[in-house]
Amino acid sequence: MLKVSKLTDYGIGLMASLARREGDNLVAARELSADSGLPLPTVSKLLKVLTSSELLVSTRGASGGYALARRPDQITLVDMIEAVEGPLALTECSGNAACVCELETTCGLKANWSWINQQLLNTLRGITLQNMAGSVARDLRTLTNENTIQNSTKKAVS
Amino acid sequence: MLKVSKLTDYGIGLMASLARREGDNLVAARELSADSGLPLPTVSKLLKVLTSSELLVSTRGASGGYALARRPDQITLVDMIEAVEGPLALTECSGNAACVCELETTCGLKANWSWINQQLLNTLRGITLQNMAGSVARDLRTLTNENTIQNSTKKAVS
DNA sequence: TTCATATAGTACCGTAACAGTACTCTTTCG
DNA sequence: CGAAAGAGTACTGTTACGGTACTATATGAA
Repeated sequence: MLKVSKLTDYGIGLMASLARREGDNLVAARELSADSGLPLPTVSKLLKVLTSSELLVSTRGASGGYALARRPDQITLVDMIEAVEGPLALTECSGNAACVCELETTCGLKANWSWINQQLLNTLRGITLQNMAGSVARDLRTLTNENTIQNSTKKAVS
Repeated sequence: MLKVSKLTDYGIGLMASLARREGDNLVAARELSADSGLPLPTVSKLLKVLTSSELLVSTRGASGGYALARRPDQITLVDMIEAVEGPLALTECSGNAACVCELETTCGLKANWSWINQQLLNTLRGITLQNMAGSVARDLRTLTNENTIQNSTKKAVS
């Protein structure tokens, strides 16, 4: 698993859809629902959450709708994922919250999980809505070759 | 969340516990249970799963027990996580399985998710049980500075 | 001013995965 | 043969996910 929830996936799809419409400054939930094929209630719920996380701005009333709160290159994957599913922590102990796990003294893994969590966050923070709206692989092509963490690690360990 | 399940966390703790006992070639589930503070049934279930994924070897009968199937530096985080919770895919569409998501044509995010999934896998594959049994941060210190994907990205985009 | 349209807020429910537990069977050493 | 240990199966409670319905509020236009 290690998966992102369906709602999150949908939410990012909606954000990408908005990012691709440079022209329209306001898009109604109904329109995004038709576009994506997702049921309106689901879309509404997501847009509301994204708004309360300040990734979108909303205008109420007739001819209202939603728009991006910032430029697409100023919104990261972490922003979007955390907006829908809360602060992301690999394990109970890897987040910032005070860990009350009584096994902590015996397992001794907390520091490691925190470190790993930080690495994943860094990776995800490097990807923006702008990348997602287009092709991540094209934008970040320079990274896919030999300078990934994996290869560097082999060197560091040996 | 983007979290790993509790069971997975426990499982890796057990693996680390085994990795730290260089001497003992066979350790009983009961012993690992006492060590970790986890209930025996839970420990047994996990050890069984880890064995069927060929990360551990088991010996039945009196004075039986479990041992690592390979050297700790030959077992990666991905091996352990997938052993407990199956193949890891960030979204329905990011794995290798044929994606039957009927929204795929509209969402157009599949390629991006696959790429991101691959990045995360690379990161996790770079961390071994040996690292987890000790200090990941110490072993991989050389990576924590400025050569993370995040900084390289900024350059590539600008 | 009234109405249609849009977002905001709340509440609810069914399903499935997670986490934990119990019980039985099989193998092996003493 | 019996004790000890792993292997297998099955069951259960809880929680979060995913989806839906209903109501309230705001705004532009007729």
